[in-house]
Amino acid sequence: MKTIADIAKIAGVAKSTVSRYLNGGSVSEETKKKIELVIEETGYAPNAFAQSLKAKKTNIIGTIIPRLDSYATSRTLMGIDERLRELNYHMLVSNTGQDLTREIENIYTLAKQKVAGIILLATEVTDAHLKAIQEIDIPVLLVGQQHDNVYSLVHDDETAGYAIGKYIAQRGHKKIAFLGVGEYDVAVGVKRKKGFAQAVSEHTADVEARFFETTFSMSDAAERAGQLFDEFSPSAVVCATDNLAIGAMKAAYQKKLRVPMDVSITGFGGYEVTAMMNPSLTTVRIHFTEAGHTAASHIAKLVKGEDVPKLTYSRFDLILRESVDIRTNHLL
Amino acid sequence: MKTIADIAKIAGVAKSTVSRYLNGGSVSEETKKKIELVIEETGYAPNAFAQSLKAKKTNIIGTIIPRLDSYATSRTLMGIDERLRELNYHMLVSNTGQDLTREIENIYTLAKQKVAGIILLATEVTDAHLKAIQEIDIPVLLVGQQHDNVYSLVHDDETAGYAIGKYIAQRGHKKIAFLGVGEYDVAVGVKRKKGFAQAVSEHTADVEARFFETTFSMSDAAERAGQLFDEFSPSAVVCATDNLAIGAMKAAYQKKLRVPMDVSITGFGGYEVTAMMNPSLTTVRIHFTEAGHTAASHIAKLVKGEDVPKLTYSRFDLILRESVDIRTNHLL
DNA sequence: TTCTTTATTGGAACCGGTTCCTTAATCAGC
DNA sequence: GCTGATTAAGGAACCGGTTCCAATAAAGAA
Repeated sequence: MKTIADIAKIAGVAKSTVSRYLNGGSVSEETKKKIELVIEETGYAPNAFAQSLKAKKTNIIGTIIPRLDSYATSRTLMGIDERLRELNYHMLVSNTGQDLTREIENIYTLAKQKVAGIILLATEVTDAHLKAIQEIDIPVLLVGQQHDNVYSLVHDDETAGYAIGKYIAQRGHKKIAFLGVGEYDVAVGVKRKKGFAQAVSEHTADVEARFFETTFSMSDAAERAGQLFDEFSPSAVVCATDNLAIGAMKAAYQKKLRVPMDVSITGFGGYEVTAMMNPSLTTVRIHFTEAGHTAASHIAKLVKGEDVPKLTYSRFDLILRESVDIRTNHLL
Repeated sequence: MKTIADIAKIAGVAKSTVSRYLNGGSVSEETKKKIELVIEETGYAPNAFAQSLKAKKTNIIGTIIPRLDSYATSRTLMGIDERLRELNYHMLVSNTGQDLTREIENIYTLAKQKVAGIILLATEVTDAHLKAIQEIDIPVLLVGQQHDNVYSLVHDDETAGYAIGKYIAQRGHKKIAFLGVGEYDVAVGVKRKKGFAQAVSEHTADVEARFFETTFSMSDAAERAGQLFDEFSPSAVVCATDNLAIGAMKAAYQKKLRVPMDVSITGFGGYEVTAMMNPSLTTVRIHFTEAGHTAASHIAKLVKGEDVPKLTYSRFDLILRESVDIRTNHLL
């Protein structure tokens, strides 16, 4: 592979002149022609590392994600990647396998790699996170979680949870199960539940809400939902993710419960597959790709030293489909 | 941020000694202690670029993928990332949005970034690909596609297609529809179809197979499947991906066709959600994560100059579930 | 015609590491 | 006590770019 020195020698000029040519300094038309020709012929491409060494930064944005096999993550990454490409950055992905220690480790490793900025799709923000973020001298953007000391982009899970809770309560459901995940994931495990709880609590009258917990896995959700139908026999099950809802629908099917006649089910996320379910699933659509775009734009600005809002909310909307039925009192 | 020179000065030794300490050269116990202390205090971490500049390579493996919102891709990436981490590499992801030009571009860009190796999840291998792969002087591993001149890891789509075709034919189906995608994706669009076609052709007797085409999108698949039911009214629909099968099931539901009593449906991929469908979907499971592991191991070996088989097949197996029924002649 | 000014260009230093070479010091063997 | 081997450490060169500074030449001003 050719270096800038080779090009310079072949073109009969100095390294600095070639560098100037490449970076738009003052070079005569004549020399420009010569250098252009040589570069054309040799297919020369500057070594990005040598450049970064001097510039002390790269055009790589690191993203740290808890898992790759998640609709939310891959959609968000798509958005990030798309926008980043437009802005002439590359995306380096670090998967942590939902391991908190590795999340911290990765922050330091990315810093060592001298990435220009870091987008952190965290599940939780601990003191160790804050310490790491402070120590490395690199802009960090939090996506999906929020902390006052860090630039954050959140999905407003609480309001969304409230919206779906309100919707279900307004349809006359009195016995509502909430199928969620552990509180280690603040956005999904805490915020969504909290918003939902708030909504149903406003219908104090005679609504009974019960909270159940499972993992992010569909099959675990199916199993838990199966038990839940026996224990509680709710008229509606509000699930904290679409995958859980898919599991719940499976369980209902196995218990010979008809959706939505016997039990209404809702999801959370807006995965494409929810439209294909039978019946199609009422859910909250979160605009992950759009959020990814925003995240990329924000981190790019931060890298350039420009300012962005400390906290940004992404959009969501309710998608009303077939899996929810109206319940009037006399039917109960 | 401190440099090695700072550390050396503080510890009262030469840069080279610190470097030797870090890389396990001969350093006296006494100096080791001194340097260790200083590094501890300052939180010094070597600049990865300066290291790469000298070493002329990085510990980053670039992966080029057509799309992120695909089960196959994200599973494969998971596998790659997991194994790569064990081997002390990082994964740089470049998404091409199914744009062939960008696939080529990305090969060059990654080369400029001096990644140690490239894993290419291509949809097709053109001359431009081969040219790019040759020009950059970096090991490349093809995943999901195969070419004689490039190290390849393939999913043996043809054999798998044959297996599912055989299975359906043996269950007595006589009118079989194959719902596939365009031939621009060689593995999915060509190989799977070819294997299937071979299998049914061996049941020359009275099997009628018809081939239909759609995109990778579930909703497009649902629409196409809807038409197909009207045009052809098959007793079985073999789909080239699980997403297409999900679309087909939706279409069947809308047409009031019962699965599998009226029509059998099969998928391809083994996505988790197929187990949750009602009825659950018979499909071919491809071991994407495992393939990712293998891909990572192979590229690491290639980077180190070790040899690996030019062509490796990943495993697959048939998962027999509820969506396929036996057809005996008198029922038709 | 001579002095400035301006446009190009070359040379050298630097970014932060690694590595080769040399020297100094310690130690064993005779 | 002297010689050769071995270990520890420093110094300098190098990786492949960028950038600052000085030098030269050409052009414009006086």
